[in-house]
Amino acid sequence: MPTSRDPTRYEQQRLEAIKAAAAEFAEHGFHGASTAGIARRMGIKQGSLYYYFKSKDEALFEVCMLGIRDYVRRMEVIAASDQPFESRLLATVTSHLSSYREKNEALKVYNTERLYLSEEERTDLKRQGSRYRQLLEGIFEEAAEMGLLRPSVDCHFAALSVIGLCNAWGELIVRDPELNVFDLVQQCTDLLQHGLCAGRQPTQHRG
Amino acid sequence: MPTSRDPTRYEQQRLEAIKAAAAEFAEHGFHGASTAGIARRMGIKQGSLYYYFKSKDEALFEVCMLGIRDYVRRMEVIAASDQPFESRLLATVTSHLSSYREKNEALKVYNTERLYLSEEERTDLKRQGSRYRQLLEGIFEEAAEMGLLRPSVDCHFAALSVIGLCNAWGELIVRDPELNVFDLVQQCTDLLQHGLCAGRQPTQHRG
Amino acid sequence: MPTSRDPTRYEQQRLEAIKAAAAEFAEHGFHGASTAGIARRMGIKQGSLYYYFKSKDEALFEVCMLGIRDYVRRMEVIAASDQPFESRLLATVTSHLSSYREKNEALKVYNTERLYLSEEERTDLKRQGSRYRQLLEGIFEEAAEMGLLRPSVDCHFAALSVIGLCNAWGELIVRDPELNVFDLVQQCTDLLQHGLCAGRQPTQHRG
Amino acid sequence: MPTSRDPTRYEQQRLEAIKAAAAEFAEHGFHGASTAGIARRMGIKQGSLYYYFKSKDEALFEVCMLGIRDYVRRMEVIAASDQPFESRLLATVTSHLSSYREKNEALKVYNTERLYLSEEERTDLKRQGSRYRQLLEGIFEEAAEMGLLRPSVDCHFAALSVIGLCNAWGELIVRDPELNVFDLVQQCTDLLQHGLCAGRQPTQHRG
DNA sequence: AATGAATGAGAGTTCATTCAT
DNA sequence: CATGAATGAACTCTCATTCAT
Repeated sequence: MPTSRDPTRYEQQRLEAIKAAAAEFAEHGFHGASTAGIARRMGIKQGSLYYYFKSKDEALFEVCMLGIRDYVRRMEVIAASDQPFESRLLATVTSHLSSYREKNEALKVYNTERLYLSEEERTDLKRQGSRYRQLLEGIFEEAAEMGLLRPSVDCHFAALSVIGLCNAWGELIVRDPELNVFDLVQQCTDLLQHGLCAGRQPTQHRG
Repeated sequence: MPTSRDPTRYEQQRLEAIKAAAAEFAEHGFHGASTAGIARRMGIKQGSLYYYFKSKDEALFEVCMLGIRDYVRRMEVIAASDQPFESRLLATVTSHLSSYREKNEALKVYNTERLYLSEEERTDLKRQGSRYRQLLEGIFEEAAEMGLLRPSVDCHFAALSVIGLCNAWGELIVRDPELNVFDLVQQCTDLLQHGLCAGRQPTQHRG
Repeated sequence: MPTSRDPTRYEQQRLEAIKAAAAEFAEHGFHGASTAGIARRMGIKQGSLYYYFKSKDEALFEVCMLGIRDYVRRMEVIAASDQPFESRLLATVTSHLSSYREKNEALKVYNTERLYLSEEERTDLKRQGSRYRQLLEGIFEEAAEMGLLRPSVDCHFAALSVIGLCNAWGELIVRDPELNVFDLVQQCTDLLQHGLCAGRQPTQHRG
Repeated sequence: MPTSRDPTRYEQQRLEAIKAAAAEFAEHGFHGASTAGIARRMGIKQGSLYYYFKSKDEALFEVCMLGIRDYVRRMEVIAASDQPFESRLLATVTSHLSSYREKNEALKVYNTERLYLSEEERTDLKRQGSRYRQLLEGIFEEAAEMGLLRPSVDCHFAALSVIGLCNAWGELIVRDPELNVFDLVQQCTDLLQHGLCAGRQPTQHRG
């Protein structure tokens, strides 16, 4: 039983175009990428791309949208769930890192190329990005209230750090298809929760 | 009466050119940047740039070099010192983050644009980047042998995570001149050492 | 059950297409106009236009034809009539100027865009245009023989001037829908007959 | 003794470019013309054009400016002079028609292609065009007050008719290099002053 | 009778690069 | 040292046209 509305052929092809653009932008950067390259990946001629995009800029915008759409949606689900904090952190990291594997390179493109969009397109996206960070920040604030975080931890800093760490690993995931995302999720979550050092004294002078 | 054996002025101007290129590349990306823009920042004309660079590619290479040269050198110093582990971690983070403030965006350019260099130029740089990572990894390995790290921590993962986290914050530092780097250093180091969560490390079975 | 021998509907639609093309060409010029624009005016899709035209060039040709066909035909009637000279001049101007209102810009397109047609298409049209001028010239020659024109008047010059003046006003008529064509006809005819100046014609040495 | 400031080489070449553009636009219309064609006329390569123009649009604007600049200036002189009316009319027609010979095709381009300019560029030009018409209208009003015009003549209509008639002949002058402009000036002026018909009765019913 | 999809040629434009001066 | 002038290749984008359905 298919979903309520089958995508038209046009919609299907347009999605292909967006994915091809994502790959091309990820490889060469927005300005270094050529519409010819995108078309080649799709197996159509360059001019035909413009049947699906009004401009290269629009292509970038659509790629960025593809990159964060479900990404934000998943965070909504995680934030709304009543799981314990540590599960939600794990879920967040899992969602974030596995997005890099699943979404072609759209998320990477969102991260590195969105600043080349026009003002208005960017604000449209920024709303989504901010929402993600706020949801994550909210999770930390809840945890802080429950005394689950170390007192020195700032929630804003924490959220940005989680995002930053995941994006850094995401870049590596995209570049290296051998990387085991599952292991990485464990390690990142572990790092975020407990840090690298043994013991518990924050500023321990030795010798 | 200037003579050919006074390279100072040329070297000075060349450094200006590299910094101008760094700024231009940081703002528009390598492919989005124009040699005209670089020249404008220097107050010279487009064609005159070629007195300092053989090509735009070379400019990128020099920017990247500027970006990591002292950056690696400082890590050499840190690694060679006999300070305790935690001081060295602090020194590493300090060096990394403050580089983003001091180096005119060159480090950012190194991170995001170096992949557009030719194969050989890249290997030249990669040596330096790898060296940095190895030194850092070495520090972690020493610490691990001394039992300073939690046993679940993988040193390779740790080194890449430190670099990734610092780069992520570095991007923010470059974009937002108001950010207090000193505070950030404290917070990052704290996070890396002890993580976000309070209390009972669950996987602490030592000896 | 429609049969191939009922061309009416097709002919109707084709006429619509020609008028749409006329409007598009008048607004953007031949080269600036797009087949998409023509189709949009008709409410059909771009590709469907080719059911009515073999090419954009053919469309231009048809528009030009529409523009001058009855225009010439009316002049034939005027020239053949036995009205006095001044009535014929009035009729000519009336026909010319009101064509601009009635013919959906086709006459304007004929005037300004016909030079973009191929050699052979143009000669086809030129016959009609020349015929118009010759008929008008003939009217003047008749009048000259009857001593109705000032002796200094050259009939070829007169015909071209009438056409030129009417075309100039025609452009304004097309652009400004408020212009009162009836008044304009009076004024133009008056100008052509008696000029602008009062009194004693200086070169009036007759007989 | 050269004028106070010799044009630089750049200014010279830019003027050449404008003239080449005028010729190209006159022949193919703005949209039908190609920058390659303009460059070819100048003997430079297509891309080099952009050293002199920011865009094809700017080229059109400059051509139009060239077309009317002195054209308006000359009318200022004529309007300011204290010659009798008939001399000024003659001067106007002379200036107008000879402009078509002298100015390459810039004036023709101004007439037929200016509507493809952007809104703001057009208003800039419109000021000049309106000024021309107003000056001419002023000449007619003066003449009317002195009783030199037939009472039925409307000065606004008269000015537009003079302009329209001259433009119509201008087109022919541009297209046909054999046309004798001097003769034409006489004929046009004569027509405008006294009309085509002998006698002086405006609405004379015969028979 | 009409359309969706694609094409390919050509357009305007940008830009790294060169070089005589 | 530096520039003005030019180049040519690449790029994005447009559009008349075709054709299976």
